[in-house]
Amino acid sequence: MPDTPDTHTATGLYFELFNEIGILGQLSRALFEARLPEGLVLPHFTVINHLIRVQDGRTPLQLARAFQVPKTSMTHTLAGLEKRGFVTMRVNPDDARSKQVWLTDAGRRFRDTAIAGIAPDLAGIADTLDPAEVRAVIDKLATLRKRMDAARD
Amino acid sequence: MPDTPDTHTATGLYFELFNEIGILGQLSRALFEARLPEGLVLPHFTVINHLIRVQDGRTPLQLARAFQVPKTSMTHTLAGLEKRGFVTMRVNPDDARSKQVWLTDAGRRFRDTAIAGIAPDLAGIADTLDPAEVRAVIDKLATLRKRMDAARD
DNA sequence: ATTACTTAGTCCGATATCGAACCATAAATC
DNA sequence: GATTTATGGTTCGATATCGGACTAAGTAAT
Repeated sequence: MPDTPDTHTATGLYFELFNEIGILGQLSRALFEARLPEGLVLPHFTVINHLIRVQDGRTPLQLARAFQVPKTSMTHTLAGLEKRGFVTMRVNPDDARSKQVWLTDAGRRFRDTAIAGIAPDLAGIADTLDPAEVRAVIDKLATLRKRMDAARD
Repeated sequence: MPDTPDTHTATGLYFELFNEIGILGQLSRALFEARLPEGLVLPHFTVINHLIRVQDGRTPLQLARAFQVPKTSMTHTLAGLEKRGFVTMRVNPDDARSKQVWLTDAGRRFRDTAIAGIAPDLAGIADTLDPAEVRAVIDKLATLRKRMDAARD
């Protein structure tokens, strides 16, 4: 039995996959945060970016689910964004328990400059895999993500 | 311009990839931590697991690099493991600045029971992608990881 | 309409995470 | 071999993260 672990069993494979995912998550986090202004952290950017991709006006809970973080964490992240004037929160007219998160102009500008700052780094590694491969990996990961999401009950 | 973002540019693809990785990292973290004993968190398990896969006796810095976390974070994680008696740390005989991390029997038992506890969850999703696909994804991610690791100077 | 029950969000206390500064030892330069 | 310079780890202070308990508002059941 060599130093290779149980990479032959199905679960062993997933262990390895999640390990790789964890390390890459760590690397990308460091990469992004190095370019973000002092005091801002990856989730801040990610949330803003999401609000642009998918319309803003999302509720905090929707955002928490989108990123699979506890809602308390999202409260905290949104508080940081609001303090910096990147988003404003208004009560949801359809449901008084709920709120809606709206981007401000400053928030949009922040996103643009952040992307401009990070793009060069990404460009530097963008030739590692060819686009079709990246596309394929994304799709497979998305399939797995949806499955796990559903299995979470 | 539909709701699709710049998924056509190379950097846009990587944005999407890292986003997917972040969410999956979050999901797997939650999955694992739900099965770990109170007070233990994913990095605790991951470090122990790593020490088994690759021999123990690693130095804290080697571990920090393996997972791409700051060394201060690793200090903290190792302190937690030591407090629980899962590892012991001795000075590196070859370099007095350095230490070596050794697994205890309790540490090995912890790993075994943790794996036993988590395996069923993994088994439940292990049919999402067929093993060959998982293998391929791991390899592509590993390629990217190595590249980013190297680019980190 | 009153009484469960559920859902959205926050507050709180306990870690976890991380950058900056620091100490000790090692390696490199002169 | 004394003086830089680099390396391995810890300490410290500031946030981030998260589970548990709570409040307020909606929904369902009667």
